[in-house]
Amino acid sequence: MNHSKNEIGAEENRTYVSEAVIRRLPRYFRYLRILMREGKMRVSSGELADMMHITASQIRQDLNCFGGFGQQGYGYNVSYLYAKICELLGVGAGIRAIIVGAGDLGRALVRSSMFAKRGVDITALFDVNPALIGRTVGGVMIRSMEELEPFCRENPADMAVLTLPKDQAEPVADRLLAAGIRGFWNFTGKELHYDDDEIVVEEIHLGDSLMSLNYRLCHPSKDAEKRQAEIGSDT
Amino acid sequence: MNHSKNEIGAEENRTYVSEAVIRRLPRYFRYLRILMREGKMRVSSGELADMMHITASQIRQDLNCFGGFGQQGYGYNVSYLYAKICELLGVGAGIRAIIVGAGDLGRALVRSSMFAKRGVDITALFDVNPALIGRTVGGVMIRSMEELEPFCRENPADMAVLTLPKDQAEPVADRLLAAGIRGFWNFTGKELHYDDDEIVVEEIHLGDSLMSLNYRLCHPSKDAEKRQAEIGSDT
DNA sequence: TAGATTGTTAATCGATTAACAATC
DNA sequence: TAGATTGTTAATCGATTAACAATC
Repeated sequence: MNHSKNEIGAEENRTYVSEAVIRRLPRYFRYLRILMREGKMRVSSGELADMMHITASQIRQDLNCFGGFGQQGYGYNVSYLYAKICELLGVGAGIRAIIVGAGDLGRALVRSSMFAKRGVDITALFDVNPALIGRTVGGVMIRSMEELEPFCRENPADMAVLTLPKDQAEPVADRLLAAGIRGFWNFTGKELHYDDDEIVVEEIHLGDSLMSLNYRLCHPSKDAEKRQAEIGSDT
Repeated sequence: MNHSKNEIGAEENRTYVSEAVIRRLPRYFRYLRILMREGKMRVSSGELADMMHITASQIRQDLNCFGGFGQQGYGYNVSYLYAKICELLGVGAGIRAIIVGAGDLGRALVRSSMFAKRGVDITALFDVNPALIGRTVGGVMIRSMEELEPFCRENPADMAVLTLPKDQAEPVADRLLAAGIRGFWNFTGKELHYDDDEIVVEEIHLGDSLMSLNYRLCHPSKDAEKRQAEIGSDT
C-alpha cells in the first residue's frame, strides 16, 4: 500500500458511501468470483439479486455509488465489475498487516488462506509468551512485544489484527497508534473507540454474534410459533 | 434448553423486535457485566449511553421493547436489568451446541471460554479426519462424521457451529437439519439461506469483515482526507 | 415538594424499494 | 427497430433521535 499519498481511483465520482453499502461490497466480490469460476461473461442485476437474496434495485443503487459499471440492455460484464470491486476493496493495493497475539485464534488466522486470498500481507506476529517467540506459524515469525516499535519503524504496516487478551487491548492499541498503525481488526472483545476518523476499527465480537443466535433460537418468530403450535396439536 | 415446548418469559409484552435491537442486546449484556464488576447498583440511560457510545434515547427505546425495566427518577437497577437481559438472551436456558469441523478454528473455539461464559454447552466435535477422531480438545471428544445422526438422536442439540470447509457446508447443514438442529453459527464462508423461519442462521464472514476494513483504510473519509492534505502541505 | 429520569409519542433521518425514462 | 436492462429519481419503509408528559 502506498504510504506517502492517498489519492484514490482517479475518475470515480465518489460522493458519500454509507456503511451499509460498504458492508455489501465484499459480498459482491464473492458472488462475482463464483460467476467468474462458472465462466459467466455477463450478469444482470436481477440474476445477481436472486443469487444474493437481495433486490435488483439495491444492487443497481449500490454500484452506482461508484460509477456506471453496467450497460443498458446488457447488464454487467462480470470480469470488469469484479475488477472494479477489487480496486474499491484494495485487493492488490498491497495492504500490510501484523497480528498481535499468537494464541489459538491468532495462529488459526495466520495459518488460513484468508489474507493471501484478499491480497493482505502478514508481515509479523507478536506475543508476550517466551515459549512462542522465535517459532514460525504459517510462514510468519513470532516476535517479542519489545520488537513491536522497532519492527513497525522498519516495516510500516497498515493494520493490526488484535488477538490478544481483552485487558491488553487498549494499551497495546495505543502503542500501535504511536507506531503509526491506522487500522485495527479487533477480536479482543474490548471495543475500541477513537474520535479521530483517520483511525479505522473493525470489531469482531464472536460472543455477541453467538448471543444474537441464542436470542433467535429462544424467541421463534410469530409465524414459526404458530406452525409449532399446529404441530403440537396434531400429535 | 427445553425441547418439548417453546413458551417464553411469561409476562413480557413482546411485540415485534427488530434485528437492529437484537444485535444490541449482547452489548447491553457486556456493559452491564462491567457495571456489576465495578459494584455499581444503578445506572441511568445517559450514563450507559456514554459508556456504549450510543444515545440515551436509543437505550430507553430498546429496553422498552421488552417491558419497563427502569424506574422514573431513578434509572435502572443494574443487577435486575442484567438478569432480564440474560433471560432474553437465553443465558441459563441450557443451550446445547455441537461443532462440526475440528480444524484450527473449530479447535480454537472449543478451547475458548466463550461458550461456557454464555451458558452454551458444547456436547461434541465432529470431523472427517481419522487422525483427529478420538482425540479430546477443550474437554470435548472429536467424533467421526458417521456418528453425527446417532449422536444427535441421543443428545439433541440446539445449534451447530460450522467450522468445516466451504464446499461441505451445504450438504452437512442439510444432514444437521434432518437430525433436528435448528440453528447454525456459520463460519464456512458459504452463506446458508432457508425459507423456513424456524431455521436460524448467524453468518460469520471473517473475509468480508477484513475487506470492509480494507475499504475504509483505502478510502479515508473526507474530513480525514482534508487533514491529511494539510499535513502534506506543512512539510 | 422539587429534581431526576423513565416510558412513549412525534419528528427526523437514512436506507431500501419501486418506477420509469434513458439507452444500448 | 424492439427488447432488455441500466441509471436515477421518487415513494416507502424502518430506525434513530428528540421532546415531553408521567411518575418515582
